[in-house]
Amino acid sequence: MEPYDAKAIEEKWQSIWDAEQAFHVDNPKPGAAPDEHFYMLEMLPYPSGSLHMGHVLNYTLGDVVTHFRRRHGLTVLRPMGFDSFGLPAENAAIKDGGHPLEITERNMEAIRVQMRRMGWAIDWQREVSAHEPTFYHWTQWLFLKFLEHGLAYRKEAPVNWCPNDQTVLANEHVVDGRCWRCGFVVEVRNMAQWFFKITAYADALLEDLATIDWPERTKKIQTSWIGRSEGAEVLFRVEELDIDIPVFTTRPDTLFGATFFVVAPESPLVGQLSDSEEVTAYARVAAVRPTEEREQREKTGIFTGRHATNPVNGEQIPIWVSDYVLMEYGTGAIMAVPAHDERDREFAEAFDLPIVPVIDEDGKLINSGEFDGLPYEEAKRAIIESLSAHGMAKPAINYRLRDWSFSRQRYWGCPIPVIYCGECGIVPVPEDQLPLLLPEVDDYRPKGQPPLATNEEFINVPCPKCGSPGRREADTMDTFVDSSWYFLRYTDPHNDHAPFERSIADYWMPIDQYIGGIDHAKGHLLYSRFFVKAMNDFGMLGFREPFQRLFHQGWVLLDGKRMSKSQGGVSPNELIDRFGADAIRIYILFQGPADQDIDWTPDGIEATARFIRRLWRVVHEAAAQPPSPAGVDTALARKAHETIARFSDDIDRRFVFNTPISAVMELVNELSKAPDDPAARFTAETAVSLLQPYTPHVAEELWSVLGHEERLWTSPWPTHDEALLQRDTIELVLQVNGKVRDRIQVPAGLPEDQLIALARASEKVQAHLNGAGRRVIVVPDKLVNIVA
RNA sequence: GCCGGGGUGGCGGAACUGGUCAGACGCGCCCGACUUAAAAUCGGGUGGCCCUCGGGCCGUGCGGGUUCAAGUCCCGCCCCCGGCACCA
Repeated sequence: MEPYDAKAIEEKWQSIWDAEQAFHVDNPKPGAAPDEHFYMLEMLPYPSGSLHMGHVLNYTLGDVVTHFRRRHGLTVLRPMGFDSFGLPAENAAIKDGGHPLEITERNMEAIRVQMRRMGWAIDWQREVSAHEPTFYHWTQWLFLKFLEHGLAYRKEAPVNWCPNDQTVLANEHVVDGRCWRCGFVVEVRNMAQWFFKITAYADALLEDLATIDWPERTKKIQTSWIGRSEGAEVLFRVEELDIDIPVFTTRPDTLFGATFFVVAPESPLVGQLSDSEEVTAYARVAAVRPTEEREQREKTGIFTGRHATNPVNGEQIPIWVSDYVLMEYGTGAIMAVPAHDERDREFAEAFDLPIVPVIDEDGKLINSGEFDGLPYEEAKRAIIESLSAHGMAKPAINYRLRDWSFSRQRYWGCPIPVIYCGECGIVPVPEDQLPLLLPEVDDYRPKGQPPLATNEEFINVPCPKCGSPGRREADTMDTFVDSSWYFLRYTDPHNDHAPFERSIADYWMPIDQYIGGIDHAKGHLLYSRFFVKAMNDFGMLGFREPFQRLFHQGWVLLDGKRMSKSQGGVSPNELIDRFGADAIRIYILFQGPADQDIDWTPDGIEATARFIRRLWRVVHEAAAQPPSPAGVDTALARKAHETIARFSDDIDRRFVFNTPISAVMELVNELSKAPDDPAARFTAETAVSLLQPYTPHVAEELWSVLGHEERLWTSPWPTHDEALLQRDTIELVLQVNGKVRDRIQVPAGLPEDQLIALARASEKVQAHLNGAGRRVIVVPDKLVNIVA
């Protein structure tokens, strides 16, 4: 027996896989009968450095599923690519010199090498990268489709500005008021920006969650991010100015308790309502106050001198301006019900405004005229109905979700293909002029204007429509635009006349299993759903959801912190050198359930390396044994069949990846205790075959040691013999008063009365049983419980 | 504050539909074999307390409950993680 040499074995099989293009799959030939197929995808890496252990977990998981499904006879599409536009490469270029392109491609090459060394079964013929013109050509083309359908638009709006990265951020990427990338406090600025109209799909995005197999917590995150609330829009009339101000409320049942009215300081209403210097001054100061301060400080506000009419009772209620009312939500004006809203109460107490309760402890209306006595849920409907008869209210729905601002004032991204013309306005770059290539610039540093704006040749172009001098858009796209459709490009990656052929995308999609971090719950995973729905509406796709099943791997923690780069001693490359890829693969899945965080331990990887050496030795010993006869029926053979059943069920039905390894470890332990069992050889084959998705290199090597000529990675998955799992004797547990007192071996399938007789015959049972026993519980083939 | 997930040996975790003395598998630790020695490897032990060595009692965050039987179901509470949060 040769000693186990991970390096030699792994390099050997990796070369064979490369040479044989082992994991490439073709698209279906036109007219061919569709075979059973499976689209396995993990979120693509961002090439900011090399891979870390978090990636190793993500892609090893996907790899196990890929092999498992392949060996069940499915054609598995498992591509890979790079999310290669974006800030980190650009910032690295600014900091250390060099071009973002060079840095990106260098990182990509390092990652490709790592992925090959990990032995992942990837179809490299389908590789796509966001920064390649052959890809962003179609990102631009898609943008134009969205523009054409009114789902992309430009407008001036308050947006999140990161003063460090010098760019606008989407709401989804402001975390606790800070930039998700650099952690700087985000400012609000009024700027003209590009938006995708994701709000048009708010209801579809909510409803279709019911059609996909996703973790509940992820659905919950998206649901609360979309934040649908049902209520009413109610008009409050200001007689003196002859205007009606709409407010949104979820509690129209409390209208009789609306004792004052409040307008957000940013609202254009402020100017209409008052020209007093104090009011204007308050509004000006309050509007620019940082959000954090607005939330924490005591309620502030100022009376405008105006009154609004409460439509339910005609009462004149004072109109105030206060920064506790948000411009972004609803209409930027509210009716205040201090008796039933905590914030309104605080304000009323601070400014000594009347508080009128309108709902009693039983949830019935009081002080509400004709509606008194109605349960509040009924009152909601009744009051809206009554008001809408006079055109003063209508049912309304509000969302927390805002449109996705996707223009970035940075260099390393996909250029937005439009030209501004003094005559024609926003003019799309004609399709036949795509791709609009990202030009060179002298300086990537953002200096108040996007870097592309400094390239005169790029910027100054004639209008494609009228020919008069125009200016090109200098912003680039958020990288989340690229990742909102990359999974579609994989299906038809070399198409040069369309982003993809619809029939091909429809064949592979939706993705059968998607794996990635939960940190993308309300960003990438929401944007992609929006893109697919929109493209379905454009007639480009025949489905409405991109990711049928979703799984989130846990984080790999080092000293309690998420691994985000390859730290010394924990870099996948160093670990491959020391232990081999197979040991790392098994380690990362053995530590615990794959959706739980795992703490990096050096002991753990030593242990899995030890297991592989043990497997090596035990399988070599078994290879010296004669072949096991067909249908061999020994305790060891049964254990092997049991292991096949457990292992397969764990991955297939339960989607757990740690317990299958335990099961094979148990089997190998048994085998090493019975090296000359007639089933020894069969058991070794079973163990190797089951482990193949986890440890493809050593499994392949041992498969040939066991005398097999055929490739294990293309061999059918082992099946267990159900008959062998049926035991003819079982261990019967005997309980007295619910406590186990004895365990006896009995033939399987005995009738209840015989089981009871056997139980009563047990000395140990008798010792604990004083008297006959009032009641006996029998679970056939499992236990007898005698209750005294 | 609201919503979601979770608390099991020294550690990571297992126990899937209430039913095989809860703790599989692995780490760590202890004992032994091999060795001049160590490493590696192999074998055995390892929840706590008590023991006449037969076994007994206790034990899955805390307190109650349902049941012949609860880590698993119900009620109340504590703690940890995540999402949302002046959203009207």
